[in-house]
Order: sequence, then C-alpha cells, then structure tokens
Amino acid sequence: MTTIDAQTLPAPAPADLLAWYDRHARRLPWRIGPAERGRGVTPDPYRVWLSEIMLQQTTVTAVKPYFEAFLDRWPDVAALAAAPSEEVMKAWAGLGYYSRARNLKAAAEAVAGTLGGKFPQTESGLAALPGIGSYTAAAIASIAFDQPAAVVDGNVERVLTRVFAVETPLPGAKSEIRRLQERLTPKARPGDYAQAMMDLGATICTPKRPACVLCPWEASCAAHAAGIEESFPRKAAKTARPERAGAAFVARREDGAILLRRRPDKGLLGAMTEVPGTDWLPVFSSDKALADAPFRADWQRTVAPVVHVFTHFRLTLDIYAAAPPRGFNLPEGHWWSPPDDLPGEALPSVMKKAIEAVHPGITRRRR
DNA sequence: AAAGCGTGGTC
DNA sequence: TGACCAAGCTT
Repeated sequence: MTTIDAQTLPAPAPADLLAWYDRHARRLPWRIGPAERGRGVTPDPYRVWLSEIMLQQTTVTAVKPYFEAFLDRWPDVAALAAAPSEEVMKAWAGLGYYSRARNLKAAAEAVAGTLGGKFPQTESGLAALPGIGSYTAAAIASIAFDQPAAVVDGNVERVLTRVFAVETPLPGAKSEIRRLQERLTPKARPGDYAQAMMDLGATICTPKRPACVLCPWEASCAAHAAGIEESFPRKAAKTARPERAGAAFVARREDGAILLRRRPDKGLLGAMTEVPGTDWLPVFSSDKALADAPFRADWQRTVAPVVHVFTHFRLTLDIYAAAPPRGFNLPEGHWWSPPDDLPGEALPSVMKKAIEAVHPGITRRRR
C-alpha cells in the first residue's frame, strides 16, 4: 500500500509547462513551433489531421518519411480525396494498422465532398469522420483550431497518473484522467499546451528512466515525491500472446515476376497485398499446406520459417517456393508483379519478409 | 466493453 | 531475446 501526501505539493501550472515548451519544443515537419505561432502563423488542418492519424500508436521516427511522402504526393485534402485507394494503400504499406489508410481515404472524400473542402472545427464534427476518435478529435481541435479541448493520449495518461499518483489501473483510469486534463487545459494556447504534454511525455516523462530533474512539473509530481515514477501508470495484467501458423507460397515466373493477390477489404491486413497462402491457425498441419498452393509443382520449403509478431498473436509461416507450370491459369484476383513493381506494391511487412526469405532484396527499392 | 488491429525500436 | 512500447480507433 502506497500512500502519497499530495497535499503538500503545489498544483501543476500549465504556464510552467508552456514556458518549458517555448524553450524545448521538438521541431516536427507537421508542427508550427511556439515562436511562429506566437507571430500568428496557424497550422494547416490537413497536415495536422494527416500527422495525427499516422501517429496513432506509431513513433515519430516511423511517421516522418511517410508524412513527407504523402504531403509531396497529395499536398491537400482534395488531392488525397481524388487519389485511387490502391495508391494510398501502397503509400501506407509498412506503417501498419491499415484500417487507418482506408479511413483516411474515406475521411478525405467526406471533407473534400460533403463538407466543401473544410475540416470540421469542433470536436464532435471531427469525431464524426472515420478514423477520428476522442483523442484525435481533441488534438485537431486544439492544435489546428485553438480550441481548449482536453487531449488525452498515452503521454497524457503517463504524465498525469504520475503527477497525481493515480492508483486506478488503466484502462479504468481513463475517465479520471480526462477530468484532470479538462481541469488543467488552459483557454489560452490550448494547442501549444496539448503539444507540450506530448513533448513532455516523449522526452522527459518517459516510460522508463524519466528525466525528472529536467521536468517543469517536478515539484508538483506526487509520484516523483515518493520516488516511484516508473510504477505509473498502473496497468491491468495482460494476457499471453497466442501462436498461429500457416504457409505462404512464393511463386516466381522465369522473368522474375512474383504471384500476388489482394486480401479481403476488412480484417487483418485488410485490402493489402499478399502472396498466396493457407489460413493462419492455432494448430497448423504442414502436411496439408500444399493443398492450398496456387498450383501443383515441386514446392521447395525454405530451411527457416518466417516468424512475425502481430499485436495479438505470433505467426510462424512456412515458406514454399516454385515456378509455375506451363499453361498455368491466373486465378481470379491474382496478378504477376514484375521485380520493378514489387517495391511499390501494397505489401505489409510480413509479406515482404516472406518474399525476401526466398529472394533477398527483391522487395526493396533499388537506387 | 473486450478484442482485433502492425510495425520496428529498445533494453 | 522476449516483453514492452509508440500522438488509438472500431465493433
């Protein structure tokens, strides 16, 4: 039982956080920094939206190149709305959580169409768009439209559960954290405040080894006072990750083309591209794998299977390779992708691994 | 409302 | 090396 006497600590002041942000804000491609914003420069809602969708459960490092590529190719919401879905999926390949790309396209069409090219400026209006939930709606409303919306993401959860030593485990503590954030969010500079919370969580109030000496709220932090910062946020125990297994078939034509097909629109890796394969099952019998091959051939299994870890299961894939027989008829929904096209296909990472297991380097863009 | 949904980096 | 983690949303 931990008891923390928070009474003796001064309340965390948003002004102190903003002052810290003025000096230490990260420079990010989608961000208008505090100095510029102070001069009246306002962010482009399209860029804010695009970055927020990409940043969902995804690191800044992973997002940067994708953000730049999207912006180069589709500089505004009208351009994105007019883009073929296939091209958007290809451009998103490798970033993960592919429903985001499908929702991104749908939201762009709604904004460019029904909404007359303008993003909604209210939280509820934003949250009505596909792919925008409570966090993203609040983030866009505050950052792009300067509204005092309470932004609650993983960073905010970590910072506030530490500052206030919230004992309730996540996800149960969410409503409590929301109330704290509503109370703290300032009417002035709410967008900078939101981004300051993210920067604080990302650079100072980190999950491991937080740099409390550098924190503008050090004196107000109950967890720090008790010397137990790292134990927050409390979390419910998580269940073990189950195993699944299957087989994938890498068919290569004489000219080097690889046989591909499109996955169903919904579900795991929905609407993305894959090599033919079996279902992925908790109990997989490798004797029966060849029954699901795209054609009869002398399929050669690689020595080592491909192992890939998804959020909710671990996959072991046996990889088989063969050339198609003469007279092979292309099944519905399949196509031969020439080597030059492979790097640009909408292949998720697990599928690139499968292909690379047989043909190293073939899915990577040459230069 | 709990489960489904990716990937790559870190320690 | 495996567990944890990163600006969550949808059903």
